[in-house]
Amino acid sequence: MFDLTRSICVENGLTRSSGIENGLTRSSGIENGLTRSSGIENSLTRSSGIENGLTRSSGIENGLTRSSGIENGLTRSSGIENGLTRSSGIENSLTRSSGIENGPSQYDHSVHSHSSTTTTNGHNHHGQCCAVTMDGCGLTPVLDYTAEMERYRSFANFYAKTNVNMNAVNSMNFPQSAKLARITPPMFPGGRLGVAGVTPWGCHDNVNMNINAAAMLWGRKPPVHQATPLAPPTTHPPPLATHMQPHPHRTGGEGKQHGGHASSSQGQETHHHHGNNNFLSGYTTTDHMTKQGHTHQDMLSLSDRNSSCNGGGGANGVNMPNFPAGMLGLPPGVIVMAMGSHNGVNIPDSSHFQMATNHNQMLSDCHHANQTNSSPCPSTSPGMTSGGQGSGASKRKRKRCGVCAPCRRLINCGVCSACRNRKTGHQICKFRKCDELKKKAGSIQLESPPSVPSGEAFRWFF
DNA sequence: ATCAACGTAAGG
DNA sequence: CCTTACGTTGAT
Ligand SMILES: [Zn+2]
Ligand SMILES: [Zn+2]
Repeated sequence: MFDLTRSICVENGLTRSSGIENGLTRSSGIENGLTRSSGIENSLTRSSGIENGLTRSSGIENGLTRSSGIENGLTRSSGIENGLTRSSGIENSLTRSSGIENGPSQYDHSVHSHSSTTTTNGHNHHGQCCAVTMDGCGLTPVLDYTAEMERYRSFANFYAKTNVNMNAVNSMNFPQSAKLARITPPMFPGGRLGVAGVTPWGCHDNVNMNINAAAMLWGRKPPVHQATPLAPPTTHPPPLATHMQPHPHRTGGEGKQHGGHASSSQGQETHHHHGNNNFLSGYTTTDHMTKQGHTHQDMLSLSDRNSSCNGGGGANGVNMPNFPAGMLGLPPGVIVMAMGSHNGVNIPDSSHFQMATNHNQMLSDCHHANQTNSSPCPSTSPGMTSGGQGSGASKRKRKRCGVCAPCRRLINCGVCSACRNRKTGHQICKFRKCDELKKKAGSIQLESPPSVPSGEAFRWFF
């Protein structure tokens, strides 16, 4: 197992060895990012903005300008962030749509669609901590999260180091093609780099892959089941689905459930709080930090304090042994891999590249997130008040929908402005910023159809 | 348009 | 209390 993973890493190469830090560090803000969305809209002025996208092109340059090369590299070129970003309409479109595709979600978001407020929440937790491989997709790609991470990291390093002409690269390689390709932004380098369009996982097309994969890997349940018939029950329950269920508990109630107890259900629970989930963090053994911005090392929870997650086995790569799948809620076939630590990479701040784990609120965010339908939670809300959001309520809720692509994304890119600035910015990774929330802020926007899975959505499963 | 930072919801 | 992250503001 390791080998594979590793090897990959290696290939990517460059990477590891050195220093990372270069680049990534904070320097300036690069990315376009979703971030502020709201702010923008606010300002009436801006409103039109539209083309900005175009306009912004300059933005790109900015990128360069700004900081050091590295970022440039990552940022723009990589497109990673860009991808998501709202700024340009286009991308959004793509993005969105794709998000949707995630498909797996069968749930209808439609439902809550914009009800931003309400939305569902729930926790999702479930397996997370480790990299898992599974053959889902039917493609049987091995989803090795670890590998992914490695790649990602490598990628980052790559850019970081190469100050060089990213330009060339940028223009040449990934540009939008990636987007077009439907690759979701933070894609992992693979796409860009050599492998066109292939996700780390090996699946090609779907953006979903990213998300889903991630989701699956980490246990966020891909939305499934439930109401919507879409998902053919018969078939395959989405791989993970099994365990992952909706746990009523969380959702159920609504707001708080204090579910702690409930937890038992899945097993996983545990909560340690691990603060960040970054890719890197894992590796960097050293620094962990605790609060916003800082990381814990254990993102995988392998180490696990209390043990909840796994017994603590040290061994990484394997399936169950150390990791009781059950605990994680992993489906039988899944192979869990631990991430190797060490490796060298360090990123300055570990906060980058976090992965959302349950433990932390991070992704879990349980509260709001996920669950989709299953639970009732959705709307919930305390406040609700009249109409939820739209109308009167000036206050819309702050919850994220949990079903959109960004919401389903479990990993923090580690390079976007939000990630880099987590301590003070207190913002979620741009790539993970809920579309719904963005909309609100912005208000308008097209609204893609929230998500309903088109056929593609399911592709992943088959 | 974006970034960065702050204050503060919100879940635990 | 802690953590995560939303919404806002001000600067660029
Ligand atoms: Zn990020
Ligand atoms: Zn969302």
